[in-house]
Amino acid sequence: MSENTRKFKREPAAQRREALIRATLSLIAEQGVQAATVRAIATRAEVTQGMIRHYFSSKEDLITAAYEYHMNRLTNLTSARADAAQGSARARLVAFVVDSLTPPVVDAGSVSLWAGFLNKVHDDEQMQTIHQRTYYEFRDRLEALIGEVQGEAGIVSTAQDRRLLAIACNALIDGLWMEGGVLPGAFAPEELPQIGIKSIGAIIGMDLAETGQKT
Amino acid sequence: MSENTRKFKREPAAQRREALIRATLSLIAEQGVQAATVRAIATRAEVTQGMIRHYFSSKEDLITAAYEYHMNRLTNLTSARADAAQGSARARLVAFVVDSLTPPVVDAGSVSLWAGFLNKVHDDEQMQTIHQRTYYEFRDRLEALIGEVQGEAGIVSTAQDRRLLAIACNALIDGLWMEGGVLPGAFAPEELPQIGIKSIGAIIGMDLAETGQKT
DNA sequence: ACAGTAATTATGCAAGCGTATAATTTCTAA
DNA sequence: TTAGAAATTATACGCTTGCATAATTACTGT
Repeated sequence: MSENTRKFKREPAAQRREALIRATLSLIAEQGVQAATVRAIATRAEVTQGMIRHYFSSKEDLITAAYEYHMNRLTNLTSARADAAQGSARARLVAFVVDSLTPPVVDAGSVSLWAGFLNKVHDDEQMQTIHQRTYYEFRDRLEALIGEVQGEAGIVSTAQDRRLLAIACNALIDGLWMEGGVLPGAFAPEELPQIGIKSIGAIIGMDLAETGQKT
Repeated sequence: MSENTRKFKREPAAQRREALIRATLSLIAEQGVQAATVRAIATRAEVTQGMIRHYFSSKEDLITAAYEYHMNRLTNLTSARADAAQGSARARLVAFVVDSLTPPVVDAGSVSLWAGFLNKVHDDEQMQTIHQRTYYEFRDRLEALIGEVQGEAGIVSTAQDRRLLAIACNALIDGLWMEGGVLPGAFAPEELPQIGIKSIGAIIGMDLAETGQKT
């Protein structure tokens, strides 16, 4: 009963950092960057505002860390099943596309985050680096998968061909992802992945929709 | 010489409103939403800050007006040539796509603006309306063009078919537009429209690239 | 058991924010 | 020519912001 009056608890540094990052992300996702004030973040993380300066050198530093955290999460969500890699290249490509166009990747908060950060990417060099890295990681993954699928089907293509196909497929996925997040009511649940699979098949000249899954 | 000491000049209301809107847009495009403060906007428009409240009921009202102004400009830029409508439906579709994927539509500031506004769209009902209207205008225009091109080629399709094709083509254009704006150095000048034309041709099952223009 | 150290809270500050209102200046109609 | 109305500037107020610093609290090694 003597512990009843304890005023706070010491948490591991990594845990506190993550709590602050998650609070930041949820605030930006729900109400935009301007709502992510030092005080609002601290309140949501259930600490006082001094903690932000204690674990991050500035608010901007926290924002950058949150951006990286978010982008890494997106990367993991989209490539986890494709990396598992038990089936054919085609099945892996389909999994990659479907995961990119299904919740939780397709999500209003996720798009909101992306847009909110984009402004800061313009100025901040560190965030620009993160942005480019994430973009190329995604596109290169896509390019590799396309190459494997083509190889599997006996199609020969040049590196330049595959680069252009990857740019197009990447754009298509990004566009569908964005629109699904911004206008959630505008699409039926399975519509986005279906459109994605069909269109990417058309772009790379193969039918990806035929047997892959039972939808 | 007596006029040398004149301290300000009265301008037509419409002109002042536009000057304030343009100042707002350039600030958001260059430095993000948070840089668009009342004082910064007034300074850039070369007036004092009181003018904002004089011509708009609040800063938020100005922001909304600026958003509408920007979106209308984008709509005009993308559909002006396609509306001129002198050639075949195919030529008009190609013009529509090319204009959407070429400066000044493809532009870092333009994407920055779009992203900056997206956060406010979430809360503000009025901005949500503008956003939806712009999106559907663009997609419906695309859907109509696709229908005409198909008709021209003797292809029959259902309304549902055309809707799905329009969603896919819209996403592709949006994605390429976004990436071209955010990573200007990542693409050669003519690359984006070329990829767009080729991919949209693949999606709707026609070769759009053959004779249209001499690129 | 307890002293030292690091984590956490508490408090304060200067700057910038949006907005309201008062004081000027310009233009126009008679 | 001049009075009045509208446009524009000038000033000020209350609030929030990010950050710094001081005051507490909790944990750890010995």
